[in-house]
Amino acid sequence: MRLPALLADQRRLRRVLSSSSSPTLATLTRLHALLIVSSSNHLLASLAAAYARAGALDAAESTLATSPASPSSIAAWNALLAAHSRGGSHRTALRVFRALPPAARPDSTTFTLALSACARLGDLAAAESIKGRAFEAGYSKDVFVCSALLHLYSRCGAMGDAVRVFDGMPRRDRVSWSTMVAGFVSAGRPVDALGMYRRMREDGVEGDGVVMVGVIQACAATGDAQTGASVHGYILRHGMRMDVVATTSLVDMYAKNGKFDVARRVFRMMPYRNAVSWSALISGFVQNSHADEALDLYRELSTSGLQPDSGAHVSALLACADMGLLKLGKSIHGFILRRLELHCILGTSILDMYSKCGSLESAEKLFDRVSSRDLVLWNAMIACCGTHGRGHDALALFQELNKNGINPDHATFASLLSALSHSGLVAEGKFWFDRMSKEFGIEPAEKHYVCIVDLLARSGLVEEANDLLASMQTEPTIAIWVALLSGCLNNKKLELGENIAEKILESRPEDIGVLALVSNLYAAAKKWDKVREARKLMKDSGSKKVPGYSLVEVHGMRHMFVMEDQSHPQHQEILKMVAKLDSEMRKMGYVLRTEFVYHDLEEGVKEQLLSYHSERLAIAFGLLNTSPGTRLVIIKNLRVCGNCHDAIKYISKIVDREIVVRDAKRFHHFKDGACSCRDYW
DNA sequence: TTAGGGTTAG
Repeated sequence: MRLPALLADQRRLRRVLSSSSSPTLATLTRLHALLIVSSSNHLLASLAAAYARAGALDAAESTLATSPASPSSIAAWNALLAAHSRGGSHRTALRVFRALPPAARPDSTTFTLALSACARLGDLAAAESIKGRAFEAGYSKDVFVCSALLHLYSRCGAMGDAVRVFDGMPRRDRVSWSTMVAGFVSAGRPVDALGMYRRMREDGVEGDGVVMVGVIQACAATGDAQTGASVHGYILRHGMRMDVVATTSLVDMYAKNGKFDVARRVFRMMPYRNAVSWSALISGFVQNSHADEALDLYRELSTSGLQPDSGAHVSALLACADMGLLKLGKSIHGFILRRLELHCILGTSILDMYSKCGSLESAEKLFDRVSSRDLVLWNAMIACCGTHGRGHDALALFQELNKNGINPDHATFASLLSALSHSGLVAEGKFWFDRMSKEFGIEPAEKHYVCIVDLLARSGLVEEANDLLASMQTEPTIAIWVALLSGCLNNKKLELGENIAEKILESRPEDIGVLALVSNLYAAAKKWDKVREARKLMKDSGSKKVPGYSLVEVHGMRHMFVMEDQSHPQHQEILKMVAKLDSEMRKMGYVLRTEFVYHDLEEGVKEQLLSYHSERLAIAFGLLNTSPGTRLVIIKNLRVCGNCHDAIKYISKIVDREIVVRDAKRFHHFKDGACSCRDYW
């Protein structure tokens, strides 16, 4: 295109700027020079809009700022705002909005874009004044402005305000409805989300892929697989277009609801998958205790040519943590360091993996390396200290957190109280339990009461714990009574224990673990008829007692042991090792504690039952297959019994090894005939 | 010519 010709023909110039084809940046720059000469405001505004669409935002802004504003220039300002929001520069968009010259009167589009920027930033305060201006300008019923407000309020957790705006809208379209559906989902109100969807259909509005994402997420959250499947059926019958995002939400819903076959099928049939689709499927497996399958999928993803994203790594790390796969967890950590930036979610997952795999040192090292720590990361480190029996360290971290000006939350106090409890720091525990509401405004919830009851009971203060529960505003929940009951059992406060057991039985619990505890209490009190009653309830509840198992990682491979399982190729050697250790322990003064068998059995049988618990088999196997001095890490799905706890102390001395046992609640570090925890329970 | 959507940490 020859420039003199353009200058000569203003109409042609206008045509270039308004055509749907996008002129190149070089063309725009040349036009700019010519327009300054011809000084047409209208054309300058069009040029600025074209700059914005071409991504030259600075040029767009300076063009607008240097030419006189007019009502017609607002379209160009809108183009600039839209370009900033497309690029995720919401702060800049707001700055531009605030700097609008008075002559350029904002319209519906301007307000919509500005409010949308506030929504993305979660900035309610900034939004309020924009909303005021929009309403003054007569846009209070505008469907776009209102939808932007709906989005704003639901992102800021103000669903009440969203509902008010929604109810006042004279006209709603699919976007307004879907914003409400998604809003209720993220507010943790999936039932309301499904109700919204129903109302939308009654209103005669057809859903699309985006609406269905909200509906599907709601089904995932309620755990209602049937509704989920019927929604899926509806989508198929209506031939609804489902892109990769919508289909991923289906995969996620089926996986979360434990419908693995369907999840896999939907996933395999996707014409196009991305890293998020993979992550959704993998996390579904992990969350349903299928760590093995999750890791298989993670390996498949790693060799598929797609780069695993942080979501996939996080799920894989969780799987490693579940099964105590330290070697694999470490290699994932290495992979992440080489390729990704270590943000807080990843950092927390890695820290948690090290903690749960028994490697307290690596967890600490990681915590020190993360420069910008968020509250979740702090909480994870405090929890890590707590489960590893480092109550003083947990308390020091908590105080450091306060010094850093970060506000602790309910999870911080749960971890702190639990840490103090396991380390026998009673005075500190009582102090912080008291301060959490008075100083930090956090009302103790069920988990905090469980911790404080446990803390008191561990120090023998069962009556004080009982008094505390009596002073509660609301009736203690079963979980809280259970904490007190186990305190009674461990302190041999059988009379009080029987009262509490009675209370628990009245509420007819179906939890097999709770019933087992009740039954054990009655057994300790030698109330055999009551034992029978509790056992009958256990049988009636239909749930099977979870069999105890122990895992040990040897040379990067995981081995599983179950009591009385004879299938292991080294079974005979393992039995010999257990017996050999047993006789050496006895020489050193170890006495079998048959009180941990809550069955009415002969002593000889009780001894047999106690000596071959799965953790003892796993330790024997570990000793046989690793070189002297190697640390052993055992993972047990249930609690370690008091007898094994005693025995492992002796074993650590006899074989001169550090033995780390992770049970259902915490870690035990055995070394030189002692354990890191004060008492086993 | 503007408003809505997927996974993941304590």
